[in-house]
Amino acid sequence: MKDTTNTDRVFKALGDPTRRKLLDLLCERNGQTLNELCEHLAMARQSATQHLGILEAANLVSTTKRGREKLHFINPVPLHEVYERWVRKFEVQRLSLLHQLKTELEGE
Amino acid sequence: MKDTTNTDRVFKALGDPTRRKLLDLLCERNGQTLNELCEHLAMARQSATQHLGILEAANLVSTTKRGREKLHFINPVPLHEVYERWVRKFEVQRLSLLHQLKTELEGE
DNA sequence: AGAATATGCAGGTAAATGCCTGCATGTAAA
DNA sequence: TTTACATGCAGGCATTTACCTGCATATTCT
Repeated sequence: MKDTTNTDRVFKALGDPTRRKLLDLLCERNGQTLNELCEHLAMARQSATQHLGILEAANLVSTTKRGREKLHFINPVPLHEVYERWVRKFEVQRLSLLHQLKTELEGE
Repeated sequence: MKDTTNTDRVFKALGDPTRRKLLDLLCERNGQTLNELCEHLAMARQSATQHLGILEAANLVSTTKRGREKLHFINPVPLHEVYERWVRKFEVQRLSLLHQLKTELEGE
């Protein structure tokens, strides 16, 4: 395995629709068990486990055991960091484009 | 090929570090040619072309031809949409966590 | 026109990815 | 304690991915 940065892991994790769905499910109700999450996915439990493992490696999900069950909790911090450190700077471009468009429209 | 949504394509495109670097490069200076972009990557020109194709398919980059050159421009709109429609809702979680932490600290 | 430059297009390949099945383990309920 | 349930672990397999090389095309410069 290559040495991957945190940012790398987060973006990689978000690159899969199943994993985004898992985050969506946890956003609706936090602390769900593996089985509960599986009910909403069209795949084997073991596959879901792998996806959750990737989310956990990216620090987007953390877990605890309660008896024989495993509870999953969402961690929004890495998402926020990625936004702050990476996505935000493209906002500058976007706003300048909007400004440009606006002044062009006014010139007509 | 499967039917992929726009959101899908954007996240998939962002999942690769080379493609994020390309966006970074275009953010620094918009409208660069293929060759200019290649100079900053450690791979064959043809590989970079493929990455740019994926960014274009995700509508994150648009291009024009100027003579024999191809100019690449960044399009920040899809990034903003993804943020608004997807990332933002996790902010609610994050802020509530912060609030929770704050009140717990105050209780000590 | 001929040479140099910028890019396009088409396979080919090793590794990563996403999914599966089968079986093992640990915990709770009867 | 036996049985059912929730999850863990390992290996296999088809597809996708990210890279490559080789050659074709189009534009500019001499």
